[in-house]
Amino acid sequence: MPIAPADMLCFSLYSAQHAMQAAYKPLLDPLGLTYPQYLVLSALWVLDDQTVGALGAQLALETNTLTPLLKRMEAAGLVARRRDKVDERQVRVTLAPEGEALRQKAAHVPACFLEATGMSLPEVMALRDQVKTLRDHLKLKASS
Amino acid sequence: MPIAPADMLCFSLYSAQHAMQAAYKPLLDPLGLTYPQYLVLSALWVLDDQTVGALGAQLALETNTLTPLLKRMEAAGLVARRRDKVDERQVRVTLAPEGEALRQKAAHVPACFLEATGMSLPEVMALRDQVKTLRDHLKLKASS
DNA sequence: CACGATTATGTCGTATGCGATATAATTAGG
DNA sequence: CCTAATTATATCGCATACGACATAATCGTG
Repeated sequence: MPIAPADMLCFSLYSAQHAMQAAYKPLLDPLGLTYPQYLVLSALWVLDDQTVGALGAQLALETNTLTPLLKRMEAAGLVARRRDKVDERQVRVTLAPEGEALRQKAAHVPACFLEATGMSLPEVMALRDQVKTLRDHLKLKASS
Repeated sequence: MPIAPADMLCFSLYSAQHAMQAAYKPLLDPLGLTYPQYLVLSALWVLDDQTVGALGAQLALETNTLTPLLKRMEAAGLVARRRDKVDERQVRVTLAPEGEALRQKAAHVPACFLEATGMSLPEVMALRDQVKTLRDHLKLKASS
């Protein structure tokens, strides 16, 4: 007997992720950002001047996704990309003025998203950790 | 102080969904299916002969996503698409022989995915319901 | 130091997703 | 019954994602 999508854990993740991006849209559209672009900036706001590979490791994205993404962000004046002087293979990504300015303009986003979840902060953190545990299990299986 | 992606609930969802699709890949590749195609077939295995709109409601996808998806599935011999005789606006989607045959060939997929989660069935169901609750909260905010 | 292996990024093709818009069929109101 | 509004799909453009492959720089070893 087949299982309906609505009853699957995978589909709850799939649809919740879509709903999450939809919830971010009214917050990010005024800033001219997409959700993945917001993630890249969030990573750079914590630690500026990272290589493409380091960003990919944090965001679990391959360079074939990141390179075009970063090029669009560079064209929008959000970040700068330049080759590392010491190791010319690496490309270092830094915040451009516009990306730096958005740090303030986006300061309200986390609280607004928390509000949209309809959950308390402890509940959100607990669910986050459960989902992270699931993710890490799934990744382990993929590598084995 | 900015929040790192790794600490965000949204990023745990985002990355867990990617990990989930990666975990499905070795299960679905041999069947020649993508994950969204598997969802469509799962819906049809429960109830055959549904309209594009009904599938979209179940899977939370717009017709601008579903129409090309269903056309690819039709080209692959998985489903058939025909206009409803009574209401010519609607397109009814039914299982084609190949899509019907995959019902058996994909019978092992749910158990294999459950195994990949590293969680027990009750744990999976509990997490599914928590994620569904979050999704429904986020959707409510979007519509209000 | 030469040279094959490794590493870091980039390109190309394909499949989603979605906003905005188009089109055809049905319904509703006067 | 006739036309405006609504409904159901479809098309177009753009931004992810990722597998497969390409390229350039660095490293390791004899």
